[in-house]
Amino acid sequence: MELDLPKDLEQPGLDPSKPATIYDVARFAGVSHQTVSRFLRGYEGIRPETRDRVINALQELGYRPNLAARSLTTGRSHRIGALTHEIDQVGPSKIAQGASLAARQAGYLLDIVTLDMSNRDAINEALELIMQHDLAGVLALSSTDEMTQAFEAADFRVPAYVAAESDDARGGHPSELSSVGLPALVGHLASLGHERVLHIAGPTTYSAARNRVRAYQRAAAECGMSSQGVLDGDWSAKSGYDAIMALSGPLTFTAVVAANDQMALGAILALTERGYRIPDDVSVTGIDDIPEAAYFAPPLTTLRVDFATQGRIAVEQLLARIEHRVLPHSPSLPSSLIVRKSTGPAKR
Amino acid sequence: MELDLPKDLEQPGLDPSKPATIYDVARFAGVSHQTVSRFLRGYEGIRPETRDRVINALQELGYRPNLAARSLTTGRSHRIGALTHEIDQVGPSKIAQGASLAARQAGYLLDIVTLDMSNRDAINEALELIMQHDLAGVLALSSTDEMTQAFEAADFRVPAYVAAESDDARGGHPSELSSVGLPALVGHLASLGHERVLHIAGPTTYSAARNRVRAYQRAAAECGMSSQGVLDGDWSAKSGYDAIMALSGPLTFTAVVAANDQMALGAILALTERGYRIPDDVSVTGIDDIPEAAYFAPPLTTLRVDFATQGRIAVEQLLARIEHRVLPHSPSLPSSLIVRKSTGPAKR
DNA sequence: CAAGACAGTGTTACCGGAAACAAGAGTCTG
DNA sequence: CAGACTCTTGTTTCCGGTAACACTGTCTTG
Repeated sequence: MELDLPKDLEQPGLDPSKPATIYDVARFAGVSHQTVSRFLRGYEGIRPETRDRVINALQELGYRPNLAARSLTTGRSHRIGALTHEIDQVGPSKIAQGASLAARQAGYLLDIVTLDMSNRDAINEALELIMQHDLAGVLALSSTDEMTQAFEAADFRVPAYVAAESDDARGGHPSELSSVGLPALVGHLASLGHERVLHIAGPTTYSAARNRVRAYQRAAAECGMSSQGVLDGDWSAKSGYDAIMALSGPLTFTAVVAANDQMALGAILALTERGYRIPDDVSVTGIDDIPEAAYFAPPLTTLRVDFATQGRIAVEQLLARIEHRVLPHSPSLPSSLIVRKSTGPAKR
Repeated sequence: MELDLPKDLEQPGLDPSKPATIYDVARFAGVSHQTVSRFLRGYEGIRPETRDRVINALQELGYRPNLAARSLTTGRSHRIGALTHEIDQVGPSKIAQGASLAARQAGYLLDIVTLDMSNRDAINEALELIMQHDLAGVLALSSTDEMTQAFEAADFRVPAYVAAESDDARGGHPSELSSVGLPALVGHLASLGHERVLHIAGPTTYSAARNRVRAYQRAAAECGMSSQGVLDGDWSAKSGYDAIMALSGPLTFTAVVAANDQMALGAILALTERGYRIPDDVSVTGIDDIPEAAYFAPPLTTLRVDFATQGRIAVEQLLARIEHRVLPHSPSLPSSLIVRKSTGPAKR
């Protein structure tokens, strides 16, 4: 090999445009590759003089570690697979964003796969793909029944974690959102004199949707309000609109609690088209506080949820498992009631 | 090593819960590891009988390739780094979603990094991280000046591609959106009798924002309308609202063309609060057609953009480079005018 | 002052694949 | 029927790291 090369290549590794390896660095510094490796992993017992030579060589050659090689030997990678549902909504994408940032700060990269969280085949296909790319862990950024099941059945050989907004059903203690947030929201309506309320729910396969339904019902009962029903939605504005439009006869409620802002938006339009004024005739609330909610007509009273933090927590939980640290007690993230103009005193 | 193991481990590789390697498979099938490797890479010249044994062993051991090892030898990975700006908006996240899907179908995984596309430090930091994780290519899912510059300065050793909505400024032929879509939108306003229009633009560092401004101005001129100005926005509903609120005196225009739906939403609220009725007094249009746009009050006339396809195209362009294929001529994705109730005849 | 102990560094083996090369069994050809 | 050529399969080496172990000197210590 060396035969073809010009004689002046006395400091090999510099010349080819190929990335420098620790061997190149070692040769340049006049040490063994192992010394370089030691330095890179923060080993202390290196003589300052040697250390300087290595540092210089590293610098000079613009060394960048090859993570494929590293993960091949250590068996650990620095990637996390994240499954999230089709993010045409703000919530999920903010969660992903928060997760991505948290992962990055810990030196990990997030492999995000978006899929239809209710489609078992899609889930399995995605898992199949994801399991090939060696990952340090797998994360589901939202929780549906199908996803939970697939996760339980799947044979990851790495830690996996399903980030549920709360796991009331699983015996965990209820989330802040359902134990504090929604009661506050419903209480706000009660204080305005509303006695009959309606809920527009998310898809029942989502644990978040179920929790919100339960919390809504509990809160309504505690406030002495009567729930006039729970309509099915799918998180979209369209479903909120359709749900209201499908109602026949005069309204039996004076307030609507939608499980997210989009459905509230749809509900507002439907109610408006049916001739009701918001909030004079009907009050409407959402959950999430998407950035647009403040600019709805009327601006929406809603419950602000900190999605980014939710994503961050999910990643931290997973990383704790990956690195065999003690699990930090999953902090309950606060939600806050944002009162705008879509709620008002109940009509008598 | 073998000394410690029980004698009955005559088919090693099955037993430990560690993933099976091609060596395990080879031993199980009674062939050499190379035969297994050949089979896996689709080599034809394997005797059917041998092939069957390999297939069986693969199946039996639940073999899954170790992509770290593979990419170490081949020097190729099956991951794509994707940079996108903070996706609290539908457009970017749908682009990411489309890209993710396209990548997955091609056997790649997308490493998505979200960052502030206008913050040079954030960009460089992200690039630094991303370059360590060996990637097959790097993609920027939206295009800002900072991002473009960082890409040009960066020393990826792999293909990189900046997905610009269009690259009018770079001499490329204008995108469908600016050559057909926006003219159609503006033409729609013209046909309703509007003669004085206003534009609310996105941040000027975004090439998409600049293209939309240019296209708007061109289209207005061609329709014989007079542009009453271009207000600065940042894609958010808030910025649309603020832009309108900052105007003093009576309106000099009868129609507003916002560069995206969120800003249109903000503009609608601001105009409403200032006592104008939409569309009776002022018509408002958006661009993007986010799912909520149909449920605004009033439902928004807008230009539908196919974000998912935009993401897909970006990935395909990048993959073509990665795999040294001929670049498919970047297809121009159609946009379509969606007329709803936020536009109406100009007030005399 | 010999014998450990230890600090600092080098050597060798290994991770799981792929490429290059080698070799054995048939098959074909003259 | 021997030599050339194929077809199929096996061996060896390498990718770029890390881990385990081995080897030098110094420094203690009895």
